[in-house]
Amino acid sequence: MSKPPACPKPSAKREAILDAAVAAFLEVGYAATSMDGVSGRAGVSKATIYAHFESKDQLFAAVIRRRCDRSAAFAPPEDKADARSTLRLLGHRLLDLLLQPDTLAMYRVVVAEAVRQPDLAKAFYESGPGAGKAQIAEVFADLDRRGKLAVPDPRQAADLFTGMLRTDLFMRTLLGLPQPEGHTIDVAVDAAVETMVRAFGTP
Amino acid sequence: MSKPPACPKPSAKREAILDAAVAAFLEVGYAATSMDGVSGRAGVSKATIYAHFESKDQLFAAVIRRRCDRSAAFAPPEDKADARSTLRLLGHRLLDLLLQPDTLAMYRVVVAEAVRQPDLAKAFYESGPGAGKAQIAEVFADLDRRGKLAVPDPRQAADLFTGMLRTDLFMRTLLGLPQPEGHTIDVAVDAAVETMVRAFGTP
DNA sequence: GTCTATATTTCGATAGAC
DNA sequence: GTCTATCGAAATATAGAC
Repeated sequence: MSKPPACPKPSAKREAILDAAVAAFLEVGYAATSMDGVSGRAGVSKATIYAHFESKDQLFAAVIRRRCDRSAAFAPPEDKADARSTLRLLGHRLLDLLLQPDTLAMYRVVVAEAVRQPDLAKAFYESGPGAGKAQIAEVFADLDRRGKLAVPDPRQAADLFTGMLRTDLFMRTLLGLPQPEGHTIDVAVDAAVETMVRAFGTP
Repeated sequence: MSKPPACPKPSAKREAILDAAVAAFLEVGYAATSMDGVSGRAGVSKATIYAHFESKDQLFAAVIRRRCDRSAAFAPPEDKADARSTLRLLGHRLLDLLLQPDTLAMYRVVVAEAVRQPDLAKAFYESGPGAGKAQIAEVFADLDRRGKLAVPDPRQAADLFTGMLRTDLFMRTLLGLPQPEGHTIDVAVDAAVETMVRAFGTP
């Protein structure tokens, strides 16, 4: 006879609560989200929430962790093309992901609560930026092995490439500001790719 | 009908309130800061705060704007050295500034409230990242004029350079995570500088 | 302008019936 | 497990004396 699972018991109401909570937290942040609001959105009484989650903090933690677990490992390019096109595809996928409303909302709320809940900050980093960095580093390592680039430190290259993608465009979108004319995703990706190719290219 | 002054009138109590408020907001964020807490830190009654500021929102706005106005335009390098040492000095100053606790706290709180208060987000961007970008672009333009680098688009170069500085080290510090061994400011600056020099250097 | 004291609301969490 | 109803704390904002 197996022991009941310690953490996630599947339940219709429980799922409804989590769905409502993730929407609320990502939309208005931790503090501005009320348990009454969540109960309303979930079509459940507030007492039911407390039957499933110890406190607002614990509900928030469950929400963040669930999204961390599901954080889509964005597929790295598989095709064996040259450095320029490989990086272009990779950069496009990454920047598209970074600029998605849900990604930005997650980033905002985790950054805001990072000081108060260090465990969540760690979980977020490892499942998001950390995991992404490892995947990107693997792409650079592969380009190096195939002689398309000369990359002595793939993890550092991943850092540099990611940084060049997350620039003004990301900052402005994060802050909800209008985008300046011509500052598109394609332009940002091309600039980062060209810089990497020029700096690490094999002649 | 005397409304609280829109323009900042110098006053001892007013300054004390603003000092206490900036400390509280940057320390625990907007929502977790109470007017009681601010009044206590400022050594002032809560009613006095409301004599100077319409609401908590307005107090927050005054705090953010004051810090934006004072946002130190970090001095760009003046010496007419070669590209490598110029960028190293510039990068070091910028990354030092970005990693300061106050800078990170400001970033956290503005990002968290950006959706709710777009005006503040705009003011923050223009006085912080926006102003910095302009200064850095000017350094690249100067290096281009002097033939030390070949930079057709100085503002884009500023974006790329800044992005490469604000990488994993920044993210981990922002989230309050421990720094991995050997991932120091010097290493990050050197990597960014070398990449820029290789990509934009004149042979 | 500044204080003490208070009004009013909102929110997290719980009691008790079913 | 789920609900209705409510408690108690804490927060924003204000009234009125000085």
